[in-house]
Amino acid sequence: MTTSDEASQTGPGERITEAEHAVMEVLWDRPRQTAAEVCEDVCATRGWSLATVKTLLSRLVQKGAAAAEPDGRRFLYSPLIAREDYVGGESRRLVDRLFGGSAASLVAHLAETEALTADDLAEIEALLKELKS
Amino acid sequence: MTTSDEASQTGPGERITEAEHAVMEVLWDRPRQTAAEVCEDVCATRGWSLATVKTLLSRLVQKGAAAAEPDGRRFLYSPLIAREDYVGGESRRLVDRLFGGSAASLVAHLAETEALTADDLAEIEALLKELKS
DNA sequence: TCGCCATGACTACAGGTGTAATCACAAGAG
DNA sequence: CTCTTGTGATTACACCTGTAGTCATGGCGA
Repeated sequence: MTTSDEASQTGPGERITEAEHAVMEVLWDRPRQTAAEVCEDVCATRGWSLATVKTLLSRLVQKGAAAAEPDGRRFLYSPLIAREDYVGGESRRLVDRLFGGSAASLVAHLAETEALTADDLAEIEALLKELKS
Repeated sequence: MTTSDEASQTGPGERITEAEHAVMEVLWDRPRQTAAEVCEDVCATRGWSLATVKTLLSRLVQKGAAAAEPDGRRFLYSPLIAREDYVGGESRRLVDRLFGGSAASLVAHLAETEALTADDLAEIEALLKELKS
């Protein structure tokens, strides 16, 4: 179940784009927010208008990645797919595409290009110890 | 120089798309190929026509990711950016976007979601030993 | 009651991407 | 010398993405 299973991401296969992902992060951070609230979180940093956020939220709902729960006049938006699933899917895609599916190769690459600090290495080492127990 | 430096990818900042990447892989595998040769490698697997490959090659040249060396009537295409640079850039993007720039977090995630096989773990362990020496 | 405002739905639109057909043209076959 | 054929250049076009404006409508303050 490594390179195969495409539509595994909990929601329907629909891919989430980068802009949409930014919105998802806000929803993951705190579910049940209105469009305006989400905007407060991202509009500043990304230079977006409220309209943009609304569009992205709609698209996320369409894609089955977020839920819109009616609350009087407006909607409260919540994530429908778990962050872990998304992150896992994206990671796997990268590993499959660039490292022939070998996660170890990715780690090796990060290490070789010095993308890993000494702290990183220590952390990973600790992690490995834990995993082996 | 971790989260900052955008246009680091050797070639100009122009992003390489997934379809283009498939072509780059062929060029990395063996430089100085004609469009037809590249097609032989990818057209079957991706279900592309020669025309598609030509378009992608042109775009890669435009983006400064590949070079077209005239050879009589045709061109021999070669990669201009190193695979390592590309892979590194993509990996970094992922780590920055999904793991707050912490490569260790990525490894942790892979481990937790069991994306790492026992072999992977052993390999990584060996790697770490080597790095510490 | 009446108009304003917040809000989602719908529409817009430029630029990127995937995929390809068509055009022009030069080298080689006959 | 002419016709075919391989080749890059040009053009095409639908769909996706980022970004946003407009519209209709219902609730709320005056």
